[in-house]
This record gives sequence, C-alpha cells and structure tokens, in this order.
Amino acid sequence: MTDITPIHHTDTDVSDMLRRAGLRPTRQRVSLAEILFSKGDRHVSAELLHEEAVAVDVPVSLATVYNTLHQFTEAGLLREVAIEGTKTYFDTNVSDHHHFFIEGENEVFDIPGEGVGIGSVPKAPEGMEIVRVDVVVRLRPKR
Amino acid sequence: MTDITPIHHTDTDVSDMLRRAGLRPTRQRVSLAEILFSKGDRHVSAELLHEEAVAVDVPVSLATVYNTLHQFTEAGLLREVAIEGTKTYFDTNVSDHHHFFIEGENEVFDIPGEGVGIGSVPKAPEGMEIVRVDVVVRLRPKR
DNA sequence: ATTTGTGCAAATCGTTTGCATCTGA
DNA sequence: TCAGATGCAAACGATTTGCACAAAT
Repeated sequence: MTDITPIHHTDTDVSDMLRRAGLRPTRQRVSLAEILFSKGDRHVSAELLHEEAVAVDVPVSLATVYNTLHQFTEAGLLREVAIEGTKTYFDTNVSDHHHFFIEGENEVFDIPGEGVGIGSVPKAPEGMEIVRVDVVVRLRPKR
Repeated sequence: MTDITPIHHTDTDVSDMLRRAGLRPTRQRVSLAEILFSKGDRHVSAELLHEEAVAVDVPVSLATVYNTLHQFTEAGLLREVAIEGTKTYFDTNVSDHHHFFIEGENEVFDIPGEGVGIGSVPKAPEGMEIVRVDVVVRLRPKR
C-alpha cells in the first residue's frame, strides 16, 4: 500500500520543493507547480496557466493563480519576464538568460545557449546598484 | 506688432516639425510637442504629460494625449520604451540607445554614451528577422 | 485550534473607443 | 467647406483586493 503509488511520486517532489521554498503545499499550489515545472522551460501568463489548470480539472480561481505566481516568484521558483505589452509572463527558467519576443504574436522564448553576450555593462549611477540586465531581441516574421 | 512676438518663435518651429511629419499642427498637438521637445531628452508616461499640460493651462483630455503620443510615435518623433510594468513610456530620444530602470520608483532614463555594448547578437530563428535589441539595466537604490 | 490559503465579486489602473462637437486649411 | 481632431464618458483587459469560508499543520 505504501509502495504502489508511483502516480503520486511527482506530487511528493513538488510538495517538497514547495516546503523547501517555505510555502505550504496546498492542493492548488501543488497542481499549478506540476503544470509549470513538468514540461521543461515555459513562459506562461496568468490567464494561460489558469486555462491549463481548469483543463486538467483543477478549478483554481484566477485570483489564486495570480497569487501563486507571485508567491512562486518571491520564492525564487519563477522569474517575471519584463517585456512590454499588457500581459505579464512568468518564466520557469530562473537562470541568467535573455529572450526573444515576437511582435504581434506576443510570444516569448529563451535565447538558446550563449546567443547573447553583453560587451560592456555600464557602471551604475551614484548610489545605485545593478539588479539585473535584461536583453530582449524583438523579432518579426520575415517579409 | 508683427515683430514683438518672440514668444511664438517656438510654436512655429514645432508647427513646422509637425507639418513635416504629416500632422496638422493643432493647438493641443503644438502644445504637447513643446512640452515634450523643449527640455532635452525625456521619458514620459501619458499621465505625466497630461498633468504637465494641464499645469501649463493646456487642458487637453487624457484620450487626446494618448492619441497624440501614438501619432508622434508613428511619425518617428517618439519611441515607445518597452519596460515592464503597467505603464508605457515614450522617449523623446529616437536614436539607438538603451535604458536604466529604477525598480520601485518606476523611473526610466537613458544609459549615457557607449555604456552598453552588445557583444554578440544571436541569429534570428528561421523565418524571423530582428527588429531591435533592447537592453534594460535594472537598478535599485544601494543598501 | 490556529494559522494560512482560497474563491468570488467588486474595485482599480492604464488604456482604448464611440460618438457628437469643434477646428484648421 | 469638411476632412480631420478633440473631449467626454463609457468600455475594456489585466491585475489586485476585501472578506467570508475552507483547508493545512
């Protein structure tokens, strides 16, 4: 009875991840975390994540999705992607990297490998320190 | 009577600029352009520009400010700055350059001179072409 | 039992739009 | 004259918030 539950193996992983992050592993947090982190790098908007959750029969409310995304971000599990446009995107890839952004489509994805190198980073103005350097390469369908 | 009006000298300049850009120099467009372009490089939000206009007794409506900012942008007189956050900023500096962004304060300003160099620009994915590369250096007040 | 999270609906914020009324060439 | 511009208010989409209820430790 204790060993024939491979189905919950992921739940446990995720629960531990959440606990380690200082978040109580509630039903909806675990479900959202599974959706977010089980398919490799993703860039989701709150609305998209909400739709996916509902589609998988995890009827979270949109407000909870927003709360959860922000909590995950604070906990360092997600990174908010700073692209213009009305919507906010959350990136499951928390490491240092940059993004491509397709204008019109409002689609975001990582620039693979060492595609970008920042030649020289400017010195921060007096009394300021650099938090992060974001590079966004804007694309448009050719022709 | 015709020669003692140095006050309108700027109006004329701006009117010409607008005409050249294919925009009718209406009262509000001229006023907004003066506010925008007479003080060197600026980064304004629609709301800020609206407040400034009202403060100088040019009671434009906020809707007109938005329309005007977009028209100026299309005409190449302004550049929309793509920083996250709810607000959209318009930059009177249309040349190629990058930005500092102070978190919390929501303040944007140009990175002076050749502060940033992009070492290597990644190749665009199949069928895509690069429109522009935006670099945002995020700052935070030290300590 | 206590603390923390969740859902819902209403509220907010920035921005856009429809439409009747003005205005510049 | 009359195409184009403006103002107002209502519409909108994304996100946040207040509060009663539910769930986790």
